[in-house]
Amino acid sequence: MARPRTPLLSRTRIQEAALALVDRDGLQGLSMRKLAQELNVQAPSLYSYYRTKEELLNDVVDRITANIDVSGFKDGDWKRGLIVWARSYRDALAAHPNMVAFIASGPGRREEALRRADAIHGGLVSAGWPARLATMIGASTRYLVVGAAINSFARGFDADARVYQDRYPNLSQAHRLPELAAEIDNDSFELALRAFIAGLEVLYPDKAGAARRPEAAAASAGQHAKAGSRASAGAADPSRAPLEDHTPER
Amino acid sequence: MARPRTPLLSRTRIQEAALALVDRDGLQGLSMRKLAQELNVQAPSLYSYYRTKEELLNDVVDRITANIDVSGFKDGDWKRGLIVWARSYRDALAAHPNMVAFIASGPGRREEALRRADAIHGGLVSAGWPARLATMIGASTRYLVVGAAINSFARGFDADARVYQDRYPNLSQAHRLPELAAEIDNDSFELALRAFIAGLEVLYPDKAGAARRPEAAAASAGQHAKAGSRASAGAADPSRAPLEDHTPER
DNA sequence: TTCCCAAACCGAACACTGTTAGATTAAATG
DNA sequence: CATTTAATCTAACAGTGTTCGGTTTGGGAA
Repeated sequence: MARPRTPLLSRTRIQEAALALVDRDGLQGLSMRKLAQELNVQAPSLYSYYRTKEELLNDVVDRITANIDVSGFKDGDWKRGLIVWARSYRDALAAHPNMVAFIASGPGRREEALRRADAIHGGLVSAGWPARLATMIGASTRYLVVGAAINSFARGFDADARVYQDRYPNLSQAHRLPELAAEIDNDSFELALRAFIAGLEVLYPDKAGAARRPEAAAASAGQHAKAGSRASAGAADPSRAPLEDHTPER
Repeated sequence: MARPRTPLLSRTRIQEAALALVDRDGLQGLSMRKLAQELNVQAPSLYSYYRTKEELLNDVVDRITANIDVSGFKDGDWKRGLIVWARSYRDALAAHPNMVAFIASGPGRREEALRRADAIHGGLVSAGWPARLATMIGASTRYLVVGAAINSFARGFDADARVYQDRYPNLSQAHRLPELAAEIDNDSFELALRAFIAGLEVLYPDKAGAARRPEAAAASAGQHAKAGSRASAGAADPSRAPLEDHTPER
């Protein structure tokens, strides 16, 4: 069999088969040969469409994250925008748990993700947040979503079973532990998201002006334990420095 | 060469060499043969000490996370405890960025991690938090730390360079972008941590009693966008249900 | 001291991986 | 109809984690 009248493959078909295989057999279960077999083809044929396995997986990630909803910032309602975005982001990852490890494993291609980041940043800025804080809020929210996805979906649900079992002794039916774990994971994510947003309102009651400093907030956060260990790239200790110190843009 | 007078290897020596190799060449750069070569030994010899590569890597993770500080909960100061824990956790991951991808890739062994989880849970409970909320707060904080570590260390710093560059146009020296990225990552983590804790205080002003419900807080978090998509294991929608609804223990 | 066993290492090999080179065939193009 | 080009193939390479069986030796028992 050589060149067929109509191509057997296409990037889309390959993506779909790859995602299905990962969903079924896990990330480790995806090999180019197994993927080719699923498509009734030999492995090297795939390399006419993708130069590398990683390039293919990045497209799969794009496909997964394509429907993330960043439309909630419309009427200047940054809280709703953030919540809608974070939830739909998490939902997208939850739909394909076996892909989470890859998503976390390195910088993928940008492009679509960059456009979303711009939408979020723009939404926050037009709601009154200074640019630098907007960047940080976007990053923080991403931390939350990705961290929650990893701890909830990437790890098997049974992993933390002992924790829940020890902690909730009157839950006698061990077979319901996965359900309980999923419920706790979900509630934890919601708690983290809501507390984070509520905290933003407390720390920055007058977010419109970047001049004022939230002294009380910084004080309530306490000091770092080991002084000096918090050194980062810059000269000053950023954990102590007020967040608005250096305003890189005007 | 066969059996030497004194063993050439030991689990500790293997762990150290493996970690050094990962730090130097990345997670992909660690193979059993290269590791053996670093130890002046042949690859199969390693299997006398570790039955699998994954088992070895799990021990390396244990080694990395061994010094995480959970001592901050001592005087019932849960805020300090949480901050000290989260920062030392993040510091531990930051010290070995190439290991973060593995840590995120699945459930490792427990044991030591479980003891730490118990310390944290105990610290929160003895500070007045109900057990279920304590579990959720611990999980949320872990989300933050792991998410921040992945977005900051696992992905290369240059990944988000375009974002920062576009966003801070007056930063003309492109070579300082990695420093700026590290600084923003650090500040974002600190912001997330402080906002989360401040938000907890707002959402649960009377954490000592688990009876009262934070209606205002739940309302301020807004509604979910797509109704029905938030379905989890349980029957009811947990994002709407107050967090204290089902109290699995009394 | 001698005997023996188990400890500690090694060589060879298996099944698998991502990927490349080059051949083959058919479709598309002039 | 001739030629190029596109789609697939076979064969192979270098590398992976891991297992099997063998070789030598150190340490405890007779």
